[in-house]
Amino acid sequence: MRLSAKTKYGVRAVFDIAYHSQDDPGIAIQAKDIALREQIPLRYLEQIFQDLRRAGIIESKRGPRGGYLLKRNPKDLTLAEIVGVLQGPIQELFAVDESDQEADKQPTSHAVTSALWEELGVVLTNWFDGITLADLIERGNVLEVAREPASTMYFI
Amino acid sequence: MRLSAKTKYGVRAVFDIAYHSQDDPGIAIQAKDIALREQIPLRYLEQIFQDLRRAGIIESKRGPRGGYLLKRNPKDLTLAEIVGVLQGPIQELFAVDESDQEADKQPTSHAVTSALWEELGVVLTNWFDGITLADLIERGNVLEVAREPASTMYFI
DNA sequence: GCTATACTCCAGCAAACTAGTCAGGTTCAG
DNA sequence: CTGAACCTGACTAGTTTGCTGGAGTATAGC
Repeated sequence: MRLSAKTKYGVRAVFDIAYHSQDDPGIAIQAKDIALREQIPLRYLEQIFQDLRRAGIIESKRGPRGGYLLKRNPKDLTLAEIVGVLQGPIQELFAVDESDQEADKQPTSHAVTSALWEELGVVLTNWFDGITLADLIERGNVLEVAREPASTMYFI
Repeated sequence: MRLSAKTKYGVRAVFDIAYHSQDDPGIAIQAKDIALREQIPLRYLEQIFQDLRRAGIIESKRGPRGGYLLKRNPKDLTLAEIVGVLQGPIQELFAVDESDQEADKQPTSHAVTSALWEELGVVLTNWFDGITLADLIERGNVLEVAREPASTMYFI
């Protein structure tokens, strides 16, 4: 029961995209810049982005000036989704295997503990569901997290 | 972020001790019986009990008629402690490595996300702290979980 | 005391998972 | 058409997990 580096990276990376595109949601943020700002190994980050893209959380643009964009409004994107993609649905993390379950009619101690883990799953899911990317952006704004410029800028 | 088999085993095992000694807290419950009832590999269970014993959660009696006993009143024993012993303190599971932290004066995205994980740690810790063994025993009683006899009985 | 019983300590190990790395390919702006 | 940037899949070193086994120690009951 610990957050993997992958998940932490993923959340920070998505936050980074959202935070740096808050003025212009149409702009693509490049993996290279994110990797640099967030201290994430580039090649690993690309993998993470593939997972997130396939899950429909972000989209990508190829070629020069390409990069990644949020596919949805930050208000409608919850932590639960991001975490769910990166380490599997939260509920399942605590679920008891069916094989563990006894198909017994008699209640056993399994009945007590698996109810417990299920409740825990609900608590966690609710917590993760309750936090949107928009919330994180606001936290960033309140803390005045620096919005660093892209490494390659082409202002004309 | 998933519960290990060790933790699930451990919680069930401690519940088993508590549940089967609820009438007579002085009676020692044997690992063999617990392993049988709870479907836990005996040798693995013994290891788990060593961890719990060293942490002061249970105590052991050697020799014939030996076994394990709760060291404290079920009312004063929380899930947080058991889980804490078996997979490390709950807070730490989500904590961000110091090495990850930038000793920067400038707030970065790290500031946003590590605050987040810390809050999650608090939520979880509170949840686990709020459930005592006594609660579980009562759940067992309500569900009428069978209290199976020990494999070796010496009633005279 | 003796003996069987049950816990205790330590060691090893296969499978799964984690956190990457790498090579080569595809798309696209200019 | 060139190079920037994403895409795909395989590979791998290191760690963790979930056990299993052997040898030892304490103790209840005879």
